[in-house]
Amino acid sequence: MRSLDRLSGSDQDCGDREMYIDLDDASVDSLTGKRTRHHVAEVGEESDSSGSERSPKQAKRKNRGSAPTTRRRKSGISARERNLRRLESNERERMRMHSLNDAFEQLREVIPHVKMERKLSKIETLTLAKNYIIALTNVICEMRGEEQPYTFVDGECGSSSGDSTGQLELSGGEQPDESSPASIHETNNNSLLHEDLERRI
DNA sequence: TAGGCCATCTGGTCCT
DNA sequence: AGGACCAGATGGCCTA
Repeated sequence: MRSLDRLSGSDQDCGDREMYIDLDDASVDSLTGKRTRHHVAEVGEESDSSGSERSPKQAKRKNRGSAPTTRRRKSGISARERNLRRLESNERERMRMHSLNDAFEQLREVIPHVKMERKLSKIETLTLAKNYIIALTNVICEMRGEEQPYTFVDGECGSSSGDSTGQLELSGGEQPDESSPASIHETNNNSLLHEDLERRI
């Protein structure tokens, strides 16, 4: 595994301020088929991974709680040890994101949607899943002879990111702030969703 | 070429 | 203390 290759890297760090050059990131990722980027990270005292000024939100996060504004330094840990732990954290984070993506993939498989040449994006997947759940809820309520708690809003679909997968409106007036135009795919997805429900009833 | 989407790195914070 | 979680930053790929 490439992560192991990286974790067992050479003794090239020098003193307090180390630098690692992730050559592996220049190659294609074996899992995703992507990644062509060269990454050069400096993990030193003055280094800033962002390479630019922090946003207000990030600054706020950074000052949250009791953490001091200056970067904390773990005592008694060598630069090499810090570097190693960072690489291990990176690997865990990568694994975590992969499992998250697996969950997205499983979600895509169970949501009825129009087959597209490209796969559903994450935001589309989540929005469709939400709509599906709401539609199912409506069906259940209908079968029970209860009032449907949600109503569809025709021609008013979207998400904050620009793509849209249709939206529903709570009867009680609760309404997310989404205003992007609907695409044909998303309209089709919503009707497909209803067709799927009717088939199952 | 701009914008959307994504993977990855990173450091701060939370949780066990 | 260490791992999980989170969000910002960055850069690559793809499409309109």
